Amino acid sequence: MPQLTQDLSVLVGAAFLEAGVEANYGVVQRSDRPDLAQFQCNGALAAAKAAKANPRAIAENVTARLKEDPRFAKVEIAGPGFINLTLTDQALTDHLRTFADDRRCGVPLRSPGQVVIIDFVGVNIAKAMHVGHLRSTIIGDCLQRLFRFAGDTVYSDVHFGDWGLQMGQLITEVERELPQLPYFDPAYSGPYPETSPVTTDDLEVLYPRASAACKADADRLNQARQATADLQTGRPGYRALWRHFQNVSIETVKRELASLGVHPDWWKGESDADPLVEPMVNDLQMRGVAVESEGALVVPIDQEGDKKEMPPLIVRKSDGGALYETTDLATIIDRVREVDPDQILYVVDQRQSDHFERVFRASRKAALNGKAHLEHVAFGTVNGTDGKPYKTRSGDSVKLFDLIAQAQDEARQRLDEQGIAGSYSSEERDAIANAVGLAAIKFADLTNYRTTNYIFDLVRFTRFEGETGPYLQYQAVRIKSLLRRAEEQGFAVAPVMVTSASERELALSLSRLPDVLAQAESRRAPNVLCDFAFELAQGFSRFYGEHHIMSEPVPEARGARLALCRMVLDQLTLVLGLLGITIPERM
RNA sequence: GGCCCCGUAGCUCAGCGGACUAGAGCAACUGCCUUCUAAGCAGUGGGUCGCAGGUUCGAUUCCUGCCGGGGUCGCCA
Repeated sequence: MPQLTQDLSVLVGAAFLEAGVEANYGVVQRSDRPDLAQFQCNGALAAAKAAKANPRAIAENVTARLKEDPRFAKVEIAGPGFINLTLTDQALTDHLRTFADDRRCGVPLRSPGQVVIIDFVGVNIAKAMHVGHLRSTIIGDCLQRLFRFAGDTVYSDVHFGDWGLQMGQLITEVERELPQLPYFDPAYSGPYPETSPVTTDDLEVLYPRASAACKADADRLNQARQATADLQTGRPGYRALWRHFQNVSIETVKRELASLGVHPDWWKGESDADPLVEPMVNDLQMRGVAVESEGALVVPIDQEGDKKEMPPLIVRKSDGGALYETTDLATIIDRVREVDPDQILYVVDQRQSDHFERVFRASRKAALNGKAHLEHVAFGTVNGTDGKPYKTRSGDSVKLFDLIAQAQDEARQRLDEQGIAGSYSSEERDAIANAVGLAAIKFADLTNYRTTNYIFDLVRFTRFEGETGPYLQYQAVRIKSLLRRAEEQGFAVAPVMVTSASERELALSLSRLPDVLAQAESRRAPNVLCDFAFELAQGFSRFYGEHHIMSEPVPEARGARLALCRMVLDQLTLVLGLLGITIPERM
């Protein structure tokens, strides 16, 4: 399936070549000035710079040839040497028809695909999921959908935080609360209870308490460290208790992710890398990659030309324990062995950029990552309307469950106000409200560029006007409804056609999809998809207002418009799907 | 203090070497529902793109400095 800009680039490139200039100057892009043209090529300027020639003269030469091509309605030179191109409606129509019925909406499938691992969610076993996990989860989810659609084999891993100091903190905290439990008796050898002594709710209370206590009291911190080390070296009671922590957490997180519509492939965690740590450490030591330093075993990672200090990566603490940089390193070995990935993307908070830089350097130095490109896909923090990290009024972090519930309640209320789904069954109304609430949250998050620290304002997100998830759902639903009606009337779809301004605009948007996906992928930027979805939806709305389709008497014209509607719906469904947003049948 | 990120309309954010009279949404104002869902559409007003230099034919976009905000800086994650 030809991509329009690529197609045009080839065409213009050939014209450049004929004009005696390298063809790769002929790169064509969408016009920055839609009022002047549909497409532009800036190559004449660059070529002139290189050849110390007059850009307008080069442009004249190129355009002379292009003007002979009947597909162009307009070929002009503007300003210092921009080449402006506008296609005829016929050319646009022809192009649209090449992918009107394509299941992939004209997007080529990458073949062979790559193997990509996406490390996301990153929830800590000791904590409930809160707003902080939202971004990693939905950005990571969007990326996994994006790469899969492109043709890659994707493995997404929630990568639980289940092996560090917080485990020791929890263990010692439980011990203080319930010292009579057998887990703490070193002499106990029998089987440990099968049911967990704590629930997720308990953990949510215990962890902050333990964490605060350790911060305030060095002794407590040392106890926690000791417990962590004991856990890691295999103390049976601790392992048994830790299993319970793990099980109750996974259960809860599974439910939460499912309610977000997110389905990871792997439910691994830091602890899964544990068996690989010792062999890795020995290997690194043997190869001289790791060396002793201040009682710990470290991999020096500083390089010449470093602008900042690069402390060595610690593969074994002086107390023998493992840090998360150790398990992150070992996890790379695990992943290379399991699936030999081409890329590993870590969708993790921006603040950990130093950490990843360190792990990546160590990995490369020790040649652990095989052929895999390692990349930290960083994102900014979620703030409240006061600009500080988003908290409840009482100062607690907001639980993801509550957040989703709030948005969905808001959606339900909105439905009531509009009296819109009044005749639907309560099940359908609930399903719609849930989908709309989720769309509000996801779109609001994803529409910001990744690294932006954005302000979370649920009131604004659930307003459902303007550039929001619900608006996009609404537009898609209108198209569905329209197509349903047309079918009921027996109106047939006919070959798509471009004749009016709003159709032209829509056609240009539809032709952009391959470029949009490519850009979203290369920048790992879901907001590119959001922008595009909004452009499509708004373009459709304009078209919808300009043409009353059902009352169009000429069957060809009516059918062509129905075809255009279907193309818009297909792309909207695809792009919203990549964003993890579902479209109800009606709303 | 070193390093990293950010400072664009009243608010929330796009754009990050090109056509600049800088875009969108919200908020304000004006129109448009007896025909396909008005959660919509059309339109008006609103900005010295933090400040000062530099590179360039051309800078919101690149470089330097400064101011303001945030983050981060071996045995936490």
